[in-house]
Amino acid sequence: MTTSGSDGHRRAHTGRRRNEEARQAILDAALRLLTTPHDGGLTVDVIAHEAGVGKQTIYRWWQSKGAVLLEALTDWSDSLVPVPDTGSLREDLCGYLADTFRRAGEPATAAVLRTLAAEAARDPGTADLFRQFTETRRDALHAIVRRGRERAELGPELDLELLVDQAYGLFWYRFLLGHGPLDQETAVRLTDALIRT
Amino acid sequence: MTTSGSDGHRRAHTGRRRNEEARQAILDAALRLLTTPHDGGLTVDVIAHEAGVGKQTIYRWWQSKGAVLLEALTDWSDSLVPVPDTGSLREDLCGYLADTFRRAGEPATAAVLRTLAAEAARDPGTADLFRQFTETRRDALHAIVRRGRERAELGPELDLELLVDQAYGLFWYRFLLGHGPLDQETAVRLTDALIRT
Amino acid sequence: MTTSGSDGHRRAHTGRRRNEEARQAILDAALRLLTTPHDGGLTVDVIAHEAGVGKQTIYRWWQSKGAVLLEALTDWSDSLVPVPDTGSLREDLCGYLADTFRRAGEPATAAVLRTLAAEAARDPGTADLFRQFTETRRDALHAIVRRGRERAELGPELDLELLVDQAYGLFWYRFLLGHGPLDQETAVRLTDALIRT
Amino acid sequence: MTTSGSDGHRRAHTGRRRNEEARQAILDAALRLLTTPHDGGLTVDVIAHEAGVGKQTIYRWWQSKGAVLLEALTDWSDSLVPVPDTGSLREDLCGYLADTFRRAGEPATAAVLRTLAAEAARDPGTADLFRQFTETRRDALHAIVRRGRERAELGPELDLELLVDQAYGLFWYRFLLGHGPLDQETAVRLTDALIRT
DNA sequence: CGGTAAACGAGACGGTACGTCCCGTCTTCGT
DNA sequence: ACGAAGACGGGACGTACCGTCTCGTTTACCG
Repeated sequence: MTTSGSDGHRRAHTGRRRNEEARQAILDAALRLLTTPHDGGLTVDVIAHEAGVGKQTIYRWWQSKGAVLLEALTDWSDSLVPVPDTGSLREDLCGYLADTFRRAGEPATAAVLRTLAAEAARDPGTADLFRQFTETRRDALHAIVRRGRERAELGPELDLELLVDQAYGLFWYRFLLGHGPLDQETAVRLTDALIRT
Repeated sequence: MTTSGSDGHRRAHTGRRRNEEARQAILDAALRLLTTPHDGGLTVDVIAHEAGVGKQTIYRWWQSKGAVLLEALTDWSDSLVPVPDTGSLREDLCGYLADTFRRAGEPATAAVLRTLAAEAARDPGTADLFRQFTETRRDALHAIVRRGRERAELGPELDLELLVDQAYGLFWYRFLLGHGPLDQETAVRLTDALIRT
Repeated sequence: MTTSGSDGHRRAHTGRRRNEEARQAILDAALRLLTTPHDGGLTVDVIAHEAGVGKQTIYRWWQSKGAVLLEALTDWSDSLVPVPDTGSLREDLCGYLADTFRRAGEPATAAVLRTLAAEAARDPGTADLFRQFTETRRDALHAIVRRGRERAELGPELDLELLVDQAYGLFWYRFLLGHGPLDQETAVRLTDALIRT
Repeated sequence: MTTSGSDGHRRAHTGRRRNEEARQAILDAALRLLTTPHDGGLTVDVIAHEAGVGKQTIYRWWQSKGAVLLEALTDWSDSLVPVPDTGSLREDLCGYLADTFRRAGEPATAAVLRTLAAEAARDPGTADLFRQFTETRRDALHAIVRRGRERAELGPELDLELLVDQAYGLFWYRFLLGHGPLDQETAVRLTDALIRT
């Protein structure tokens, strides 16, 4: 069996140094398995096999299955939702939220996020890594509102952390439970509710 | 071995109808094991044994371990955070949130909620039950703000669902990730942010 | 659900006296399940269901599953191989053996005997009942050779029990292991070997 | 917990190849449990634990519990009853039978054989293995009588297979049913009956 | 003739063992 | 030395039957 990834060529060993190709193959396989609605469980054996890699090669470099998944996801998310800077807080905020909601609506992305949350909730040692993942996103949002306040579009009395968490909290809450919409109109209304003065 | 629960009396069969005592014993055992910082894993065998019940009796009525835990928790949560009615929206809302935050800060409750989320995230068939659980809580909060609007303490243009989700979203978001406080001051600030006019 | 046997009519209760129809339905079902190459295991639930009977009705009258099977089989075997009496030992013996072998060659009968042996070997409490079953057969054969000796066709020094067990031992041994034939010629040769003088 | 066998040293892994030590530990444990009058049932968990082995390691190499037991027994039986060669058919035959009967009379051996027969009768896929087991024994007996015929101690008209099956058939028949003796005198009488001319 | 006792169909129950699944570790062998 | 491969110890899972128990119903027997 080969990598079963895109090309299928046999990876060469690289002697005693870490094989970067193997690392990448593992992360790719993990992401691929997160994305596709795989039938069976997302097991380590499956990741290893899909990556054309021995299980030990995974455990040599990551502490647990969750760690692999999260590294795969963090890499991936960085190229996802860019931080806008239009000069208007309302526009930046609304754009960012709308963008986030839209991405989460795409089936592939949704599957990834959902699996991510599931694995993080289960594995206690993975919680930290999940925290890191969400933190990068929160930071992005935080940058937007901070910029807005610097332009005096927000009163100084506002708790920005609270505001950010209201936004991201609502996002995850609705995303995971699915009881309410996450559409463009919601982005607008949420923006209004957050920066209403 | 008997029920190992409080009394230890032998449960009588109830013939061909479901044995309500057994059902209750299972849910009690599940909750007891969730609450107490048990040493080993929270396995089905342990639940069955703790309840003085055959494993099949669990699987006869619930689809999976998670389903049992969730039913146990749903029952339990209903008697947890009462819905206040002081006549003032701000007071009701702030009180409810403060109460919720405080309960979630207690180690026993925290453990329960965390396990709940983990099991729900994993088991696909359990998502519904988790939804029901959160819905009951959301309904409670919704009743509070709806009452407030009826008293004209909130403008009619406000999206109450959005407001509720901002609150509960922030709660779960911070609760699960633990990156921000869920103390009494947060309850106050959140109340302000939500009903600021 | 009805008896799922031949007719499918609903059996009427007979009040406080034993319901002979139920008894017969159970034995019939047991024999039917022994005979047909049933897919799943031959469980008590299946017998009860096939007989259109509650499980308790089985356990009320029989000690175990094996007991039911054996009673079914004993009833059935009595009408199987008659004991011949031609006046000639050789003819009686050879005829009886040939008959026995022939019946055991029929698929339906073979299935029954094989299942019987399997159940008896497993269930320790059933061993006695299996012994009874074989004893009735052994008695029949014993009667034949005893009659022969009374006619002085066998020397008085012969151990008749040993002789009978050589015959039935060979039968079961070959029947269960299937390594040697149990045909008519074998019946002849065995007869010769047993009463050779 | 370690092997709980004789020494108790920790077995080393053997990498990707089958671990012969583990195989042997399993067979040893199985035989030990068959031999000793163990209290509880002879379960797979107990075998695994006694062998210091994961259950999956058993199921990786054997199809069922019965298969393990039978392999254990086949290995063991080969070193059991030696084939005598005194130059006299009567003496060889009688000696071999007496030996066989005596061994079967020992409680440990009896337990093993009985369990063997029971498991073989139940598990259909195990029948073959049981056949092999009995065949090795039958071959031994067959060699004895063949040698006797070569020395003209038996007439050429005799069906040796039949003769062997009369002997082993009687043995198993009496052994399993227990209705007749399997003592030294029986060995003598059976010998007489088989090679009487 | 009405009350009681027993047998019935049904099926839930406590319990034991099964065979499967997956984790994370360990060791070999090829490169 | 590193990587592919996969066997290993361990432990939880969900299933299959066993034999027991109780229900509510139906019928025969007895007062």
